[in-house]
Amino acid sequence: MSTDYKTTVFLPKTDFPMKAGLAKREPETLQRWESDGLYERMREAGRGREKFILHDGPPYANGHLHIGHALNKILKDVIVRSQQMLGKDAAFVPGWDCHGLPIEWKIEEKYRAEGKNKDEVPLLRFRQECREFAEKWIDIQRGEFKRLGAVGDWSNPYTTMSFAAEAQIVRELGNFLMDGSLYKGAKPVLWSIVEKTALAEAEVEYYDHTSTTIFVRFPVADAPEGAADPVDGASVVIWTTTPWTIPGNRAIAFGADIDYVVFEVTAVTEDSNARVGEKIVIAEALVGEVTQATGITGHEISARLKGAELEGTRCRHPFHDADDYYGFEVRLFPGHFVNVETGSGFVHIAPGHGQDDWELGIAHGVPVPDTVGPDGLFLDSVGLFAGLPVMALGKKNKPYFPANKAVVGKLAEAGALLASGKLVHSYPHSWRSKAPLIFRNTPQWFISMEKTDLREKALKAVDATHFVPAQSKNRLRSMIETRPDWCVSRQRAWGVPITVFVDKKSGEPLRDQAVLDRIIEAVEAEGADAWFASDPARFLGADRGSGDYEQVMDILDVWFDSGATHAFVLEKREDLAWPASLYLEGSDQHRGWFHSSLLESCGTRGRAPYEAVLTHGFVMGGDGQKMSKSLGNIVSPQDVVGTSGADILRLWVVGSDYSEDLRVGQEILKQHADVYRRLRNTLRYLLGNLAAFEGSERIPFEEMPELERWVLHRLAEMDRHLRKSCEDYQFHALFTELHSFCTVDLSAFYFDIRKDSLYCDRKDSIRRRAASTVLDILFDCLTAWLAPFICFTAEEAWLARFPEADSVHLRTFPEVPTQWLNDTLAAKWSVIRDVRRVVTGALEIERAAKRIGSSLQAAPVVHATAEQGEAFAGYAVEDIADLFITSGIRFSDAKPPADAFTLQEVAGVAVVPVPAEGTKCERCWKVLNTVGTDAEHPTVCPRCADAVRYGGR
RNA sequence: GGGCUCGUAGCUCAGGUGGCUAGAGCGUACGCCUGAUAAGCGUAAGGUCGGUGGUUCAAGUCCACCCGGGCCCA
Repeated sequence: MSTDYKTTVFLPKTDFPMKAGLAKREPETLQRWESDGLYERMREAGRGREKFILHDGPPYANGHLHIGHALNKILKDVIVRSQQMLGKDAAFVPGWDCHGLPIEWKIEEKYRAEGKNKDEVPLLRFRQECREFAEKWIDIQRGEFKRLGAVGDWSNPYTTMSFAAEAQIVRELGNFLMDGSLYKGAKPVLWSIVEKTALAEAEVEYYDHTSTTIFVRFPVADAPEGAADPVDGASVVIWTTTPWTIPGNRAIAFGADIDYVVFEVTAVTEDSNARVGEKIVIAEALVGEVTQATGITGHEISARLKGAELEGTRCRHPFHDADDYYGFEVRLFPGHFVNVETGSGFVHIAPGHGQDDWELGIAHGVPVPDTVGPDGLFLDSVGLFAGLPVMALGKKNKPYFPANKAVVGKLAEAGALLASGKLVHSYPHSWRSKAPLIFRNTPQWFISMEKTDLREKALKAVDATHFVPAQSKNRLRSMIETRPDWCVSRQRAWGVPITVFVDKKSGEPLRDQAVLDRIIEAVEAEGADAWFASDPARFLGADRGSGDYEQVMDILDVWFDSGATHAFVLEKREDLAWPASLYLEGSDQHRGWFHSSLLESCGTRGRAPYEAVLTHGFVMGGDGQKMSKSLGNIVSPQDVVGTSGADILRLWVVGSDYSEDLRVGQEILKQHADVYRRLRNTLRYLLGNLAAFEGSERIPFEEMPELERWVLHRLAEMDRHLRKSCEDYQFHALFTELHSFCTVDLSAFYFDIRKDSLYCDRKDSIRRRAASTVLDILFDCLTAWLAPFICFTAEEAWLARFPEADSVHLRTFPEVPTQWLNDTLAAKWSVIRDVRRVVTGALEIERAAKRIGSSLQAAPVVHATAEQGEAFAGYAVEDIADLFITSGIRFSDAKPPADAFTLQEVAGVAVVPVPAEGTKCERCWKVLNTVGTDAEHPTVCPRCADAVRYGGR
């Protein structure tokens, strides 16, 4: 008649399933949060607390989210949630970037598919379609973002295309207009002669093209002062693939570190343009190439010099003597883009015909000449070539460059041509007409970096900003230091217009606040369309004649839009504040949003719109390569969420080091799913053991065994680390520690040891009640600590225990008594765990030899030093055996036998495994001599007999 | 080509100012338990610290160059 003691054991009991089923469960949780108004309730909970404002950088409303979006928004969400739980009021207002080329492009594409040209569509209708396109994608992306678990005011997001935003953008630009930093200038852009329009880089296709190459002499007019100069009387030789740009030449670039030579020509081939006796300057590395191309068969090097020594040299334009137009001097400047791969080691600089050229020219005060009109003809002012087409369409519409032939001819005439040839290379073409493009100087609007000391203000603002990680400060700083004036105009349709009138007589922009105010008022009411739809008189007012002004039809660089979000979001919304506590984006935004927001805000408000900037790296495939279809390493957030769940993706985010590029792939996701299971099971175990726990069973700290106090000590350490990590936005180390706390400290140590007590002790025993109390505290802490990370699972666990309670996300991190922190205790328990490790090791040998299975079959003898023994002083033998999960334990002062088990890492401890004597208790499975001493329950130990009699279910 | 940046076990990460046989967790293999069970416990194997050269008594840690990634420019 054996009793089934299993029914008397307090086994864990819970409905919280081991298998999460997140893909199905998460959407249900989201629905409940939404219907309960969780975000609004979080705002109520935070009312009056210190504000923490993470200002959302707007994603572009175009296409489904990719994994980079997911990383960004999850990271933001983790920060927002953790700040809220740290006791702040962390509102989050998501936003979208709506204007700009990619959307415009999509709409254009649609028209092209219908066989229509964009220009045939009325502007306002075209803009309306762009707006609707953006709206559609905002809705789709909103759903995808919400699915990741991101909390925020999703019903009232901001967009850059709302009328209020457009009006504020106009107002902001107005500030730059009024203070004089907005000016009309010029800059080379890629230009299609066929379509008579500027093209954006995205509209350019590169094909092979055969160019005419030329080597041209630029005679040195004036060598730098000082020693008898080696370049005196020589010619600097340039090489170019665009002869037609020679009339636009205004300077020459050299490489400061490149080695150059001056040589005298001593022999030439019959058909060579080179002359015996002339002196030539080129890069030493290219002597072979140049002499071959120019037919120079003999030369004598007369000097060698570094590029830097050429600084200050002045040349004459090859057409200097042919036409007065070319009377200017051509100076030499260092250019970082010069190389010795091909050519002569000198690059001819035509500031109106190239980006590098323009920047170098601007940097050295070289004027940027207008040489070619919109129709591709040389302007009348250009000497020798006035009216000549740069490019034209020949037979069968085949494009060719008449100007090249003309220029080469004139160069030969002027005696400046050293050689010419052909080169097939990749060259930009229009995506539409497929015709080759040229760089052409065009009028553009700029915001000056200097007129109102914008550069200096921005640099100061960078210094005053906290950067995470710290290195990113340098990156932004050096960009601001070297950037040219901000070109804010685009010859486009979908955006906020540059709401400026230009005085036809003076060419100056009209600076009149009253006019501006009328424009702003109209945009506020009707959107930016008002600028295009209205008669200019509406804005100019009665006292100005519309005939005297030209209305600018360019639109604003979209970076100006998003750079102004701080003005129309942070400043305008009650729930937010200016400046933001934090901007958080990928590292590409040093050039983008961080940059434009800084300039916009410094220009209008004199400081950065943020206190701190956090940058994260880019997401790579599992192989560390950029994700691409051809590599087959793309991971989409929709797939991960749909199969594994958002919490897995969130765990990946906090488990990765965002300060560098991060990787994601199937193996990595599987690893995080494993981590997730461990965390989930920890919560499940707590729930199971707390199912019958009542508050009245709780016992005070002072009455707890040291093991419990040690757990609380660890908890206090974790709490300290958690708060610090959240304040510093450093999650991945915290994540590692949380995980190893659950694994190493709880599951493998504390839970394993206390299983016996929780399952078998009398319900009212101090030891069991203390353990339950600690489990209760652990549950309280872990659900809160994990809530910012795995927001769905934390909620599920929390509500599994307290179905009537408020959401876990309305809590703050629990206060942890400093009393729990006890380093002396921790040191002592470190010794105990060391000894335990040796015992465990000794038992493993026994297990391998099949002498034991369960550790409860052993009662080892431990030989330890006096110091180590000290750690166990004051403990009952049974309690120590509990720590080792053995049925007995004996400490011995005797010298350990030679074959005792030892571990190298734990000096002084030797363990002799001894089988436990006695009978296995049918209830607690310990092997004890005392089993059988209780007449009523002869197959169990006295502790169990007592527990069974007491009952307590 | 230029600026910034990264490269430690299969994976995610630790390794202040150079100093013992380079650590952790996960995964893997093997074993145990069968009262957390598609769970729990334990043990073990796994690293030319991207490569080469240099500085030094001593380098994953400092320097140079190279290779391979990444972001931004050109």
